[in-house]
Amino acid sequence: MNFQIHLTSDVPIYQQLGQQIRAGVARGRLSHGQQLPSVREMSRLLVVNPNTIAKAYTELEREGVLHTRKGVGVFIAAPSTELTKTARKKRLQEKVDDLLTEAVYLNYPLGELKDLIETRAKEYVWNV
Amino acid sequence: MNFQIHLTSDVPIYQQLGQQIRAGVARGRLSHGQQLPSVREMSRLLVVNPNTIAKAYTELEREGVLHTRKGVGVFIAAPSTELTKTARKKRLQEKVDDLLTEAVYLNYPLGELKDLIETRAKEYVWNV
Amino acid sequence: MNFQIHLTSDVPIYQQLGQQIRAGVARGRLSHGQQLPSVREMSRLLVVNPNTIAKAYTELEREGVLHTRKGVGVFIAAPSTELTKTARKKRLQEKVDDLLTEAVYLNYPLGELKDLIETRAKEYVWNV
Amino acid sequence: MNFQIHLTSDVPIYQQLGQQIRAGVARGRLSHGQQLPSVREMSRLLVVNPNTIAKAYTELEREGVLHTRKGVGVFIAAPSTELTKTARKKRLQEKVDDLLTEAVYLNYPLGELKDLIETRAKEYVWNV
DNA sequence: GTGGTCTAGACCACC
DNA sequence: GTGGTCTAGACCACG
Repeated sequence: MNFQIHLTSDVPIYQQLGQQIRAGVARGRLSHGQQLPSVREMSRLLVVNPNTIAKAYTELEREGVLHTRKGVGVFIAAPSTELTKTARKKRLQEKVDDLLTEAVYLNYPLGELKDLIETRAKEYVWNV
Repeated sequence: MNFQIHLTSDVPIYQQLGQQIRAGVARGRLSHGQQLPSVREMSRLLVVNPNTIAKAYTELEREGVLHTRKGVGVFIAAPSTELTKTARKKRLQEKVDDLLTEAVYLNYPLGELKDLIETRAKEYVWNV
Repeated sequence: MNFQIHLTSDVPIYQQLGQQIRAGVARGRLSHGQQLPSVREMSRLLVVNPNTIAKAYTELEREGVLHTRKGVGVFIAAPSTELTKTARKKRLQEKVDDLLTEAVYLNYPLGELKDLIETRAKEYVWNV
Repeated sequence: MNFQIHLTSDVPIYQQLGQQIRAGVARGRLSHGQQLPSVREMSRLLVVNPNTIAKAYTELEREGVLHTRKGVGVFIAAPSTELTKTARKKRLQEKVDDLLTEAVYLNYPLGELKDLIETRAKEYVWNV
């Protein structure tokens, strides 16, 4: 799997990497037991400070997405118990509200917003 | 209208307030010409330093959401959209992608996401 | 490029700095990708509180003139115009009226004013 | 002569009035010896706090544009010695540079800027 | 009373 | 090292 970092983005590098690994797991491109590049290796691949890679890995390990075996390497962890439907809905609703606020503020018609979502959704892999 | 600040959140206070005011306008709870609590009053209400309130107000003023009159107070500005269609679409697409990534990660079906958007959209005031 | 602050001026320090950076970009003395002195360094150079420098930088960042990368520094952003033609014309017309009022008040002939504009315009980099 | 105050403008009221009186003098609509409405009268006409009117008058008196005769009223003063050509040019150049910076930044063609100036200039009365 | 500017200094996030 | 956030408190401009 390929990872891409945008240095100009205002999203911190370690979060970009974390998000891409999470997305990879969610889309089935990274699966349980698969090994990730080591901190140093990933650092060379992305041309990013090793500390930054380590920070991303640490965060993902804390979340239960990754599992580090000392002296061996970094691996994708077993899928954890999922959030309840209600919890997931609540988390999404915040982002939905944020999107709608921006759309109204920009005077962007709801119909066109739906079209935009429809179009972009094709870029994603929906398992459900 | 009520405002609420979560001091534990990692979203800066001034952005929390800004987002709540923007959302209030988008939902029609705050409308053109209406006066907001003064910097000092809002500072007392939220138990936050006046400078922090001023920072939120200044940002919204630059965005065209608010209008301040020195020595008088702060008011909701008349709506206006000076951005080109392309710029507005670009700005929304970022938020759409953000939303879709989260939905995929949470294994939330696209159909249900659309329903959620449909439902929430009724809370907002669409001029177009 | 040199920056100079007049403490006696009634124009706020952060606006003086902002205007000088904008002018530097418009005249091609500062160009895309170039790094500016850090907040602390500029603070030492101009003998001004770091917060005041940060305020200038933040404003320019929101305008799209600068781009800041946390932990790295502040850079001149890629040029972009997201405003509609109408909005841009409106913004310029205000400044034109301001100029004409002053010229009339000073009894400065329109012909000579045009000459002055013509001459000064050569200092700027026109992409269109 | 009529005076008009825009309460929504970000230019202070006392400056708006001052500017209009100066412009009136520059355009010959107000001339030496002519009486202006008293502070109280002007306050009623413009629906503005008397202190604000007084502040405008005081500033104009300091500049030598007005002359107050206690218990009698406020009058347009005799035309003062004018600034030298060089001084006037220097003052205008600042505004010209400001305008050009904004035009370049907005990617507004020089030709169209000149057209805009030409068009707006017709609204003004040039004595020279 | 209102908002705006500036300073001083603390603490955090990022690389 | 970099920039970002927040507080505290002073002083000014405006009506």
